[in-house]
Amino acid sequence: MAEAKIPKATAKRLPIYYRYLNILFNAGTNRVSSTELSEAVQVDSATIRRDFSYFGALGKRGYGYDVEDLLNFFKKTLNQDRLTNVALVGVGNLGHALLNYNFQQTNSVRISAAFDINEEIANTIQSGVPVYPMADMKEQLQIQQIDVAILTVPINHAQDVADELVAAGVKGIMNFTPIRLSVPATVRIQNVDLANELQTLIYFLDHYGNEAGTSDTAK
Amino acid sequence: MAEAKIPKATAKRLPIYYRYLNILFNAGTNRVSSTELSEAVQVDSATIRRDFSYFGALGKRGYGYDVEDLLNFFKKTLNQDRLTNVALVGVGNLGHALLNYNFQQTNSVRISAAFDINEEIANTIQSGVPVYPMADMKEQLQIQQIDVAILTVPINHAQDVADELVAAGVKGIMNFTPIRLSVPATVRIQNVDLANELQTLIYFLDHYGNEAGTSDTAK
DNA sequence: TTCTTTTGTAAAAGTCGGTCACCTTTTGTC
DNA sequence: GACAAAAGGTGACCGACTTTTACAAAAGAA
Repeated sequence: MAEAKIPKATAKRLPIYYRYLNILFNAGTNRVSSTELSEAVQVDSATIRRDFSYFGALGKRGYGYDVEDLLNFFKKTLNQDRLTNVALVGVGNLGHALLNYNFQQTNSVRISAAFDINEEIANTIQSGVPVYPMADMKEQLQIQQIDVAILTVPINHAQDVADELVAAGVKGIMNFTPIRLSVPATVRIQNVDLANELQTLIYFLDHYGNEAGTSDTAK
Repeated sequence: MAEAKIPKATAKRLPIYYRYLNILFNAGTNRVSSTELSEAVQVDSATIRRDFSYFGALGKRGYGYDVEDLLNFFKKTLNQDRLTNVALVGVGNLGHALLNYNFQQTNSVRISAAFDINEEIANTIQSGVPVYPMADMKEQLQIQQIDVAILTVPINHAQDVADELVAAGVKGIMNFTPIRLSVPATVRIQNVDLANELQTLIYFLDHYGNEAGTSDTAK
């Protein structure tokens, strides 16, 4: 809610900058210029300056950016300094993997609750995360004040579960199902359709042969 | 190699059309108009017509599209009619999950080989997929004529493994590591940075509060 | 002080995707 | 067979973002 409108393209680059700043910091580097950064993260230096400028004047003219200051700034901005709990709904193949997946080498994001309809899995602990039955979802989400959920349920339950999540006050859903969820405008959906992604990749290979093309996820 | 330049946005919609066409076909529907399709897939009818038109004249004026014809066309275009083998490198948490993951309900994509540096995993079969040691990678990729790989290795090996993949003739890499791989222009990279994705989602929630925003992966 | 470096940003240019509007073709009805 | 209705194909346009250019302003360096 802090800053005005950060372009989506910029927001997607922030974690990249953040990652590299960490490397610099750990290497004991004090200062860095947009030009140096540019080479490392493969983003035009002007774009980097423009990106940074959305947050105000972070650097010093004729000097560059102070690595530690910048790092701390991003840490705050990206909420790396506090823990964000997220929920995972649907402990199937993929769901289970994500429980194990070390979300960000850092420790700012943690899956603190999982939910599954399967009675055998519910009420157990999987990969260190407690799994609750679907009936407890709303309650748990509210108790734990979770407002981000990862959706890895089968296609045919996707919309229903999404509705429940919304009803429970969730504000962001990372949707791994191929379904286009319909939710209120206040809820943000991040679609991650792995099968689609892979298929598109294959499609481009077969039909374009060669060409550059480092496409992001979400683009 | 066939058609000219299909916009990325269009390419990403193709699997969506395909999915719905299957439903129509199974329901015994013979014809469908862009307007009808529009409602079902929530894409403007003009956009649908435009999308289709990249492939030539697939419909009949005053009539619409023949469901079966269209389905078959897409089946070919999306390579749903033949099996594409892909490899997976790095059988860790995420890698293991993807082995289990039913890539596309259909059966056109299959992970037919996996590779891992870990001696304990190599030479076993995980979730029905044979796991080879890294030393055998190049050989296996060539024997099995695999040109798409899924990269789920630890960060510090990402670039090295990517280099090996390229050397083995791989043409497309679905990169799950946060590293920006540098590869020849002839190799297509599809980045899927889950942590980044999640972080961006959280970032937007915290800083924008609410607003519409069904953002896709990629763009 | 003066020169050099490097930021911050206004403005320009580019990119891409979506939508409109209209023409053409085919259907289907009388 | 003629004509109205339906629906695809497509050129042109619009609009939203993004990137890049370009340069003044500020800070450091000597």
